[in-house]
Amino acid sequence: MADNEFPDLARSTRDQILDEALRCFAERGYEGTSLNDIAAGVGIRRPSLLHHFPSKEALYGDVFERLLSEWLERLELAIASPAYGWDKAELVLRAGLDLFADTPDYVRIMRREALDGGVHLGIDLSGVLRPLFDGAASYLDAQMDAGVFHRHDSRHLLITGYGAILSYFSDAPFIDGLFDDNAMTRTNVERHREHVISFFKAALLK
Amino acid sequence: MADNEFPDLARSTRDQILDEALRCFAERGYEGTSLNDIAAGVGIRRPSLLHHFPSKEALYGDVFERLLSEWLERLELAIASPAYGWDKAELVLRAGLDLFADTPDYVRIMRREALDGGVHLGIDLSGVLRPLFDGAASYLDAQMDAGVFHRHDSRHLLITGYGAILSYFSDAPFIDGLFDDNAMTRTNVERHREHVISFFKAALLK
DNA sequence: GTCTATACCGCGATAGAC
DNA sequence: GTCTATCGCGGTATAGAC
Repeated sequence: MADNEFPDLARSTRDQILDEALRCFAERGYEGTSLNDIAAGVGIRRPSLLHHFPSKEALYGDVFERLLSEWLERLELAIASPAYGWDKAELVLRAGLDLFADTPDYVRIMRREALDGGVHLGIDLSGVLRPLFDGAASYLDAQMDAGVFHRHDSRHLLITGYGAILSYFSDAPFIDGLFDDNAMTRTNVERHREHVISFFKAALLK
Repeated sequence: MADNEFPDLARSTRDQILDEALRCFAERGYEGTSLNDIAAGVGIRRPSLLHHFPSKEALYGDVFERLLSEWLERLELAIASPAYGWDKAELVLRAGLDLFADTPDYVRIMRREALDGGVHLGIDLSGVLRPLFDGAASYLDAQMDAGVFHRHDSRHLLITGYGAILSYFSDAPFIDGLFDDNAMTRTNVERHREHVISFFKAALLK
């Protein structure tokens, strides 16, 4: 079906393919998505799709590249802010939660990639994120040394936080069933955001 | 390669298939695993595998059934214990952490299923786990009402905890890269367990 | 840039010999 | 219970017309 009365002149075919590929890869994973699925979503044939991207792997790589650059840009903006102590942690936490709420498809692809150990990518995902990870650990250590935060193992704390925050968005279909409600409604997402922040505040702030 | 000098007489071919299927599905997902992969791991041909299981879907279902029954058995054992307040929460937390550490392949399959929304299963995964979820939420609410625990949204708290605990095991390959160390060594798993417990204690216990 | 047509492969599943 | 052989399908990718 055409999702628009007019041919979508605003967005290039290439961008439409990237959008649809993101949706499909997030929904059904790399192996579970066929180029037919993506092409059909855009309204073209499979060979036409392969005119824009040399292969499925290359398309996936480009989707992931867009994801990473958008995430890094938004996160680094929050990290660069001149705040201290808990205020800074909350600011970064909020930035991450809002970022993930805005880009749930990115979250699901990232989760799938973490599960698979990054085999579909030429890039080293852990390596890209490691500077952020080490920087955050140093910040937490400094705050604990200064007596602002309770003492925790900073690296395991970051993993705990990462898992806690991502899971709500990556496992939304599953959580729908547990809640007997749509986890991704605006209200539920906001409630979860405030819960996570108050929970971490309770655990961290002295 | 044969992993045993003698033909494995102790375990039936059927059980060997279930073991290998668990490994493969956890490692590469449902779509990413072919019956050839599983058969080769056991040392038989694909048609021989299909003599024991009528289809790939049925095999996957049996793998998942074994998973669920083992998890429910071990968790209900911990839940049934006569403990109160934080002691009980810690006991269940420890049971879950040990359970997941013992069965990392189960964790990865469960995570994949949560991501996919359970499309590969005939069963309603959320429905099966919901009694446990609701029971745990009631317990937390009661403890908060009694003033034992700090006030949090019990259901969002459970989701946060579930995400925090599962992620360490499901995303182990990714965490390896962040830690620059094997996340699943005995030492690191124990360290994570103690971290999670002390973290939740700090956030919950008044 | 998009199409039709096609090559080629690996998949799940079945039939039938041993 | 395991095998070889084969089927039908859908996958990625390519060639060439328009």
